Amino acid sequence: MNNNLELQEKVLSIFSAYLVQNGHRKTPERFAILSEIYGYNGHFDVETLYEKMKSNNYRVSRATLYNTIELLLACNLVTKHQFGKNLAQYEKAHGSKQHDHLIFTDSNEVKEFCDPRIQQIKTTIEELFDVDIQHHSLYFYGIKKSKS
Amino acid sequence: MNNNLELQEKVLSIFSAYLVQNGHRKTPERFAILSEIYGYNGHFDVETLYEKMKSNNYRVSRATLYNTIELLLACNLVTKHQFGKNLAQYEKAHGSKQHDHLIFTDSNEVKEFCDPRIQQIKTTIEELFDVDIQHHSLYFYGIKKSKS
DNA sequence: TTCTTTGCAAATGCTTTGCACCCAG
DNA sequence: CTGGGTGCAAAGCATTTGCAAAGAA
Repeated sequence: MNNNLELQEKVLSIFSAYLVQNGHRKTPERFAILSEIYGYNGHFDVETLYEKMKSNNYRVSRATLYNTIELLLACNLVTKHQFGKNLAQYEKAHGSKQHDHLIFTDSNEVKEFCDPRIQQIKTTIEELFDVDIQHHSLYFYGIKKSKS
Repeated sequence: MNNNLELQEKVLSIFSAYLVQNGHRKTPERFAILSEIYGYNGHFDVETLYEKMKSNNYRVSRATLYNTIELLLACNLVTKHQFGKNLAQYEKAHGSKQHDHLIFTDSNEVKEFCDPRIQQIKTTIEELFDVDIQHHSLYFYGIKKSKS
């Protein structure tokens, strides 16, 4: 709990610095949205975020949600996923270990995992193509083996 | 060229067998679409496919394209990508080495690469989670290093 | 005050669906 | 024949956009 509060403060200051550095205004909506997002643990979509904030009596528009998430993506406080559907899913990105995803196609359940070899591949690709890799996405899609 | 013809015959027979086994009908549209797709080399979206077939005087509807692609995905003759956008991109899957993608975020250019370590990660995950992995997607997003 | 940001609603664009007709089996 | 498949157009749905009003700097 205390950890969570510290995390909130930390990301708020990161966001604040980002906004200033890029000539964006520090509006209450932006900070409320960031705070709301960092209260979640799993993945969420924009509609869910919208409903949650509405039910907390916070007046936001979907347009502002999309705009703000765009900013949060730009400063790496949020990551975006598209698990094969047309619905974008988001996730807080700071204060949690970088991880990838395993999707069970029968149940739509999503598991997270970490494997250091992905970083090695990244390094190889950066050298091979003379590129700076900013982020990656790795999804495995599978079904549970029978419990027999 | 000859290779291409052989490939076409091969995938047509795979598709044919799949349709029979699953109680689907072998319509001319389905084979025309598969054939069209295997004439391409890079990625394509449904609208592009639609325009191409129209301009070849082949009468198809978008609905049939979506339906047929669904079947082709099911029998692994086509793969689907969502490079962070809401536009689904597709690619033939048979007769080409399995590969992953590097996307240049400044130019939207897409490069392909192969790295055996991804298969090793896959094996690890299968054991760790007791899962059969059917497919995966790995994208790296980056920008070219300055040419200086 | 100035100009970015917001909320709302309309518009956009990809994909899905409904339905009458068609045709593969 | 019969039920699945097709084309067309309309509907769905996530996301984007236009614009007047609000408010951060």
